[in-house]
Amino acid sequence: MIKKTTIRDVAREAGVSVTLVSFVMNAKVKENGELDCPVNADTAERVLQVAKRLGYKRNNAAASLRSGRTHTIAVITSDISSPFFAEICRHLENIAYKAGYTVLFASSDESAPKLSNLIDKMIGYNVEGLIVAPCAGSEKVLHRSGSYNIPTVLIDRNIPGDAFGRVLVDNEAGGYEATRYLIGMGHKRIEIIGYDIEIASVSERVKGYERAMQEAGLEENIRVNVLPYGISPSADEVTKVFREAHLRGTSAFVLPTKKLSKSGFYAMTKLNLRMHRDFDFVCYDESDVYDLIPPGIPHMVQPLHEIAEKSFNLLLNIIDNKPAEMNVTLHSHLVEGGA
Amino acid sequence: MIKKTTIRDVAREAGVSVTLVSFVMNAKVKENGELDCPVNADTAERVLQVAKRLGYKRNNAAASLRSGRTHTIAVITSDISSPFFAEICRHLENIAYKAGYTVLFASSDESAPKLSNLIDKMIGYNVEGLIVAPCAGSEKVLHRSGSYNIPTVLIDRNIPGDAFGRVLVDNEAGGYEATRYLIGMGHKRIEIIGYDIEIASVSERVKGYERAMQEAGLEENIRVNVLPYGISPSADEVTKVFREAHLRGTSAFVLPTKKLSKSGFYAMTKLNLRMHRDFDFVCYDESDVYDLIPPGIPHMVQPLHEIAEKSFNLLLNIIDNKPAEMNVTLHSHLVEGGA
DNA sequence: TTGAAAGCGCTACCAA
DNA sequence: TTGGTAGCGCTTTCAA
Repeated sequence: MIKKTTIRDVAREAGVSVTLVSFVMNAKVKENGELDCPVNADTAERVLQVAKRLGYKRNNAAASLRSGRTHTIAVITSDISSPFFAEICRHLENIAYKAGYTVLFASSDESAPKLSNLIDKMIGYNVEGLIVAPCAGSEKVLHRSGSYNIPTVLIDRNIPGDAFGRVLVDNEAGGYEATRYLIGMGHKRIEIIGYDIEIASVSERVKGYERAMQEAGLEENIRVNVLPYGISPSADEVTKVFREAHLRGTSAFVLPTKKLSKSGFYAMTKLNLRMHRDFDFVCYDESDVYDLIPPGIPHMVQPLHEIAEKSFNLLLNIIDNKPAEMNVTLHSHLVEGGA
Repeated sequence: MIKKTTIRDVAREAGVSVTLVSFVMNAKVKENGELDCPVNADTAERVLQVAKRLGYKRNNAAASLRSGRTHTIAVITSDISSPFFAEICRHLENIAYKAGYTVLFASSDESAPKLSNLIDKMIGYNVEGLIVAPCAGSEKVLHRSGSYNIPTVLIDRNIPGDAFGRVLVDNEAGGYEATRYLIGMGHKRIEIIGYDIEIASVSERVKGYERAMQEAGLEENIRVNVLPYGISPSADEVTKVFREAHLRGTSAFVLPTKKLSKSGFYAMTKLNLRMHRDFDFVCYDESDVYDLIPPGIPHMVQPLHEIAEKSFNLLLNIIDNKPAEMNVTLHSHLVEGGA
């Protein structure tokens, strides 16, 4: 690596002390355009010129070693490339950038030991806070990190304990709204698909479905089609469900995950069923598929932007010891249209 | 922030010098399970125990300040949340992790000034190298970064100059292969859709299409439907193209971007055309839509994993001053099936 | 408004 | 095999 320009180089070249250069380099620009530091305006200007000419860039390692601040946070999700988290990460990057923070991203791969490693690694980088989407079995890991006293905000999935801030989505309300929408269209025989293992978000959506059906006096029509989780491609399973549902006069489905939604579309093609004529859907999350059939398929989307914003703001408040509501609940909402 | 355990705490507690602790903490584990450092095994063990008990974690800022190494690289693409880059970033994260490197991700938003800022910021973080997907107008910015002498590898888009390594995909060959596939199915009247502005990847794919048509003696059937770029949703434009193409007896299309592919599907529905009966497609990139119609739609996928791997390895070689081929060309390949 | 100097935690160098 | 110590580049404190 080529030798970089240091603060001493600038100081020497400008004929001032390093202290002065440090003042100037860290000065904020006031609204009147002047620099907010106890330095003569001319001197400051000269320092700025020299710094620019020499291509000076502050060495963050040195600065943070001395000051104890890094203005850096870590965001750990299960998979940064999944559309859901990719979008959240992107927003976080933007928001943090504007607030003068840098974000370190990492993926836990749904592995608690890896999450543990990553947290240690991030602590080594002196991050000031953590935004984490917990993975299965990460309770102990996170409570340990809580004991490091590093400000932490949980997103997407919950873990009990008051060491964390939380920004979560009300899945029960989402399932309720999805079902209400279909009821509003006039459907009475509405079914939902669920899984045979406990996946909190899906179970809650199913509960919301059940509540909506009950409230509408349709409890007799409640039918939760339970599929085995993750063994085979769900497409064939869904096809089977649809075939039978069609025979028994069902007219609408809530498909409470993106995967089930995709499988639903596959099944429609396979069974030669037509959207709107044979079934109406409310799907989940975003997919290219939802735009395909005009005017688009109604689907529930999570407030990704809001998750990013609220979680970052909450984390910042915790870091700065400001009072803040530690438990934020957001709502997904129904999108009717397509492209 | 709570006071963290430092190397001195460990040294004091273990009754040894900081030097020794440093040795132990930086020792690699040999294949026989022993630590590769000039320290008595018992002493080393004791230090390890104390470090663990005290929850010691190396302060990377201090280490890198002193050693001049950070084992950190930066990856700057236009948008970390786009499926294409998200996938590449994910692979890079994995590969780098295994190699003991940390990756700083950032999105340039297709803005050259922002790219410039980000590079400066990354240099401030003492990254040892850069993997960059250049955006329009970033030539100057990158040549400047080249002048910082920071090892840089370009991906996805090219910029002339020998200060960079490159890992690029042969788009011409991709367009050629896509077209060959349709010709192999027996199609003779194959068209392609392009844009009225120069987008290197699309133009190259069109060239590959033309070459394939010529080689097959179908030059008379070459037809490039040029669409205005980015003004309106391309779906309607594509619908118009399809309607006319259908009338003039065209039987197949190469759709050289994901967006055009999606629009193609939309147009098919809109015009009540049936896949395989009316048109065959070769699409581009990945989409949920390609799996919808059994047995799936053939599409060209880019070697994302390979891009990540080659670019990281190349960057590492440049950093380590090892000889390496600076210009790597990869190939996209055709995927026939669906889910 | 300016500067000298201490020291953040670590690694590298040299000496024992 | 072990330890003492300089110093990486910066911010901070204190004094001028």
